[in-house]
Amino acid sequence: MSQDIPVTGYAILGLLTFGDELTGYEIKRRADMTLRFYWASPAMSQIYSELRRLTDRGLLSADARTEGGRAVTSYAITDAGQAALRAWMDGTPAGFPVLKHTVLLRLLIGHATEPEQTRQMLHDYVAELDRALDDLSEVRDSLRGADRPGEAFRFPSLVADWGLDYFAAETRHAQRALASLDETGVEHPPRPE
Amino acid sequence: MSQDIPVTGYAILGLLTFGDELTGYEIKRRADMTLRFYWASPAMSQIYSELRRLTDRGLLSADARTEGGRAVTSYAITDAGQAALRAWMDGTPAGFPVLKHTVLLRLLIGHATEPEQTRQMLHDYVAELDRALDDLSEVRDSLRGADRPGEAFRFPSLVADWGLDYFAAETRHAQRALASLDETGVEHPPRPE
DNA sequence: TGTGACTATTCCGATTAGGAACACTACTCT
DNA sequence: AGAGTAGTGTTCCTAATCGGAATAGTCACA
Repeated sequence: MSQDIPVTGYAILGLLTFGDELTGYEIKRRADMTLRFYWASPAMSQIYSELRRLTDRGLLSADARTEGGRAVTSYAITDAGQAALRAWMDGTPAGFPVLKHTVLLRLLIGHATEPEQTRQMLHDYVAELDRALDDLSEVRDSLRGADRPGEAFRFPSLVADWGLDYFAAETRHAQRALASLDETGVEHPPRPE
Repeated sequence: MSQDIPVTGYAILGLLTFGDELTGYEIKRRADMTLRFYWASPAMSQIYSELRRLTDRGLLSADARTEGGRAVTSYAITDAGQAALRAWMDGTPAGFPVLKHTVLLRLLIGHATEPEQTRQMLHDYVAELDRALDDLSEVRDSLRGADRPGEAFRFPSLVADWGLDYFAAETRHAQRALASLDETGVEHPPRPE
């Protein structure tokens, strides 16, 4: 039956299972809020083309109207959409996460540059992790109050907690790599903290 | 000067900084060996088209010959290639890793299916992590003997150790999520181990 | 009245994914 | 010897995805 839908399509269906109906723009915002940390937030162009496909297949219903003089379309998941999502969740092996870890790529070929460059890069990464941790903490806090079993944000909270652990772990890994680089007496200037 | 090269291009240049010259096929194999765990191993088609571009720009030298009746081309990095790689490493901010974590995506919308499905998925993930850990351990072991400062596999070893920590951490995160799912008395059948 | 910030959608080119297809080599099993 | 199968090496194709520019209207604020 229904030809394959890319995972991004299911991600969009998933974002529409929280009981509201959204425009493409709002979906993008919700994706940036929640998905961004562990799923490359899809480009606008992709969201809109995916919305068209999902609507064509009857998995979404489109509510096109005019609001203050301009055309606006918002989308809601249909019963068929719920069923398709469910079928995907239950019937597809989860598959291993795909990672594009520029930092590790560059660490791998660290011999192609000066040690100090590599150290700098790792420090930068730790700083970015710190920022991500802050951002995600905010998201996590915004879910409090409805994060108990059966409540609306139960699963998003589990994911946010996972993400917080994840970033904390990455920080440790980066620091361990830094320590390995240091411990061996490879010369490097003192770093003012 | 040189228009932008995609990161995959630099990854290929990087794989050729270990002092040998390789065919496209061998590069793919090396990528599968090393990059695979933290950088989506590029498709064959991509490797070959990237090799062509890098050669056109003078960053690789191509050695086209006939070997046992069939055409074979192997590639080596040029001085210009070394310089371009170095410039990229030193001049480009590393950027945050991009993750496409299907497991987390599905956990996020766990309310769209039965709790038991979600548990099953997490168990599957833990099993896959176990396998990845085994594979990577093998790679790590194969680097021993030349993994000290200044030696050839110094940086690959750092990366492999990072990867091992990474998978171990993921296992903990998954298990923590499983525990959260369980602790709350959501009904589920006993799981035979 | 203009300037910038936000909402909303469309369009475009390049990169990437994920193979299949093709062809030749080398080994094993019968 | 012949068949089958695994491995090496390259090319080609389609769809998915990225990333941002272009367009366009609304709203707030000075």
